[in-house]
Amino acid sequence: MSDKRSPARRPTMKDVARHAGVSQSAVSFALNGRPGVSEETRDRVRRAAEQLGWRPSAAARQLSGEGAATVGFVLARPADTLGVDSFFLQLVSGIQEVLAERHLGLLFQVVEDVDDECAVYRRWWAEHRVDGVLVVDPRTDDPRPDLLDELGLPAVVIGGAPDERHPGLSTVWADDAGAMASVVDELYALGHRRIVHIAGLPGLAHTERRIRTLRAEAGRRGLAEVESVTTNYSDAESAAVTRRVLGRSAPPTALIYDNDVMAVAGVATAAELGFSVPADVSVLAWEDSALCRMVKPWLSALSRDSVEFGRTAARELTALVDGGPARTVRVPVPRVIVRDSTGVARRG
Amino acid sequence: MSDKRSPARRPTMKDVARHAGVSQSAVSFALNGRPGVSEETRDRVRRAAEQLGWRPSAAARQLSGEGAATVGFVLARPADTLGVDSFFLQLVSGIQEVLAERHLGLLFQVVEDVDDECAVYRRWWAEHRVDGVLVVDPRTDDPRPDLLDELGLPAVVIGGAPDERHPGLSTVWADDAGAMASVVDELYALGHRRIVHIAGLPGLAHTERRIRTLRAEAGRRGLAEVESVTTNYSDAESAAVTRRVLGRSAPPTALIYDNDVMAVAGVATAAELGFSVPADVSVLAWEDSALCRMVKPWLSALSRDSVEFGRTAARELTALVDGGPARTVRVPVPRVIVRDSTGVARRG
DNA sequence: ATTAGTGACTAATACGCTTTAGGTTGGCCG
DNA sequence: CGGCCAACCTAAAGCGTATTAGTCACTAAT
Repeated sequence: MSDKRSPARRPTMKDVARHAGVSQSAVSFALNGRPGVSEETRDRVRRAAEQLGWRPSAAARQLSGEGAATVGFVLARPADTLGVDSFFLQLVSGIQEVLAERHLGLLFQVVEDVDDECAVYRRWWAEHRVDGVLVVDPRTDDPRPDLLDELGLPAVVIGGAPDERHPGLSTVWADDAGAMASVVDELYALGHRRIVHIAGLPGLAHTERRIRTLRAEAGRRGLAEVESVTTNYSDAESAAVTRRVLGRSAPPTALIYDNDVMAVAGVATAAELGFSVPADVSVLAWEDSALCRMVKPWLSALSRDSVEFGRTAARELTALVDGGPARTVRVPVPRVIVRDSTGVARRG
Repeated sequence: MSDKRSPARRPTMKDVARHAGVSQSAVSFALNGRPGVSEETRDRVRRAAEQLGWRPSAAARQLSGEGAATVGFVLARPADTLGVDSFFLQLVSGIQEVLAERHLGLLFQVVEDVDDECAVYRRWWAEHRVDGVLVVDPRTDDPRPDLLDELGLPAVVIGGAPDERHPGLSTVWADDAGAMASVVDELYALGHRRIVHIAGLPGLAHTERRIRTLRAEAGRRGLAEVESVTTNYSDAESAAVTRRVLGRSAPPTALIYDNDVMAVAGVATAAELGFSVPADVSVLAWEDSALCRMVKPWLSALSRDSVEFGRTAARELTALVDGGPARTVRVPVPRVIVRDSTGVARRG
């Protein structure tokens, strides 16, 4: 029934074989670089395949044990949370770059929560759909590493901490703790003593890591008025929290936002409340993007190369799929790009 | 070699058959709702499958003629262009919603240009990897519809104009022309006579459609100082163009930006140049998102439901894949959301 | 009472590929 | 000159599913 819109028939190996005047197995040997055919024949087969525009059927190939030539990527965020987030598109773009070289497909899925995500992994595994997966947003007390271990599905955790309990998983991580330490250094040097960290989703490993580090750094310097508040990464919650903390009798002099969107919303809110940035309050965005240069004042930001992050993760996954060992690699520490939204703390 | 990390073996149909004490074909019949097995056996088989956690191998299924249970989505934008764009993530999110119901996978790829995109379609087709594709960013003089026709690959063009030259393709489109007409109406009524449209990529069908309509509407009203300027959708080009046109001796009193990112960058640039929005110049964003409420003044915007757009497209594609007829469906005309960035034109 | 027909199931085949096990040459050694 | 090995190639099996063609027992119809 769908034949009527299938004018072109896909050539099969048999066609190539007939065309080159050899057996089907010879074609397989020739094109996969196996021994067993003369160079001359190999060439002839290659030309025949080329001419017919033949490409191996992914399904057939997989069925005879070659793997799915596909990796999976699940994004577990409620639909309304993934609005203006530059990070993921950039990450995916980097991932693609590496996968494309190897002609690996990327199976992509957006789900509501981690449970759904686990269900997707199970299904993909059972249906042989992917050779491995990329896991983002690792959490404290995350069910996914155990599951992936159990399934024996090669996986790279992006943004997690090194995890020796799951030796089968590779990890690609950024040193959030180090970055947070340097941020506190910087703000402290500028005289800031009351700092609020508008964090991302509670339960995410890097959120917790940043919060812990901030607390530790504050403790080390004897700062009592330093705190973290978790949000859902949205501009709305950012605005709400900003309004709340700036409304205090002794408002913070510095705000650290866990992404660029929240930082922009925060600056707008501060302006509404009559706070001038950076004169009254300094703002730092934990994620750099074009957004940070689209508002006045330009936002100081922690910059990391998300595209390269993606590339690294994809490279680790392909290595893993090829049977290589699991590894833990650290990408460069995000650097603080000082622009116009941070300055010396106001006295008082 | 990869066996050592494959502790769990995936159950096959044969396992289910053995477990239920029937033949393999009986299992197939039972689970696919075919006649040929008693209700009692069907139940027994179903339970066995359930218990073993069996799921059909996607590859095997496809090899026996069932299609790939996957649709493709290619995004042809240079990596640096897909920074802060809320549209695509929302679109994809809507697409996923519909595909997930049907247990269809989404194979996603980012490429540099349309030629690469065509190559991807050819490869997917030849490798039997997808049952259909979603095409975005249709162009004037687009090679893709012809190619997809030739390959007989079911496809839905998102955002194109109805196209009777390719009866095999479905089209889901928004009425850009109508929207532009209403925008001009609105601005004209506010007294604007000099209008600049900072458009998106030249060559994109909807860009050209908007430009043509703007020109026609201007002509109809005898407005000579109305023009469109194409860009690459980036904040940088938007800023450059904004600076240029506002620097004229008789600057425009209204600016229409083809996306939210450019509009935000435009407002920032206008502010830098000492133009107050909307007192000196009105700004309208052709795309609504959280961004529009993150800058001061809040941006008036053309709003459409991108998630629903994605859902509609995905529904059309599944229908097409199921052998249904190609259709052309129009989503609701984007509505103008008036916020604070548009106002009465300044006299002079 | 024989036959046709039906319901419930099994055996066998196809899908397109990889891989293993043969098979046929020709050259070289003993 | 028989035997053996390497080089080249073909036949056949297997991957997991859907499907087509039986098989068998039993009932309904002639």
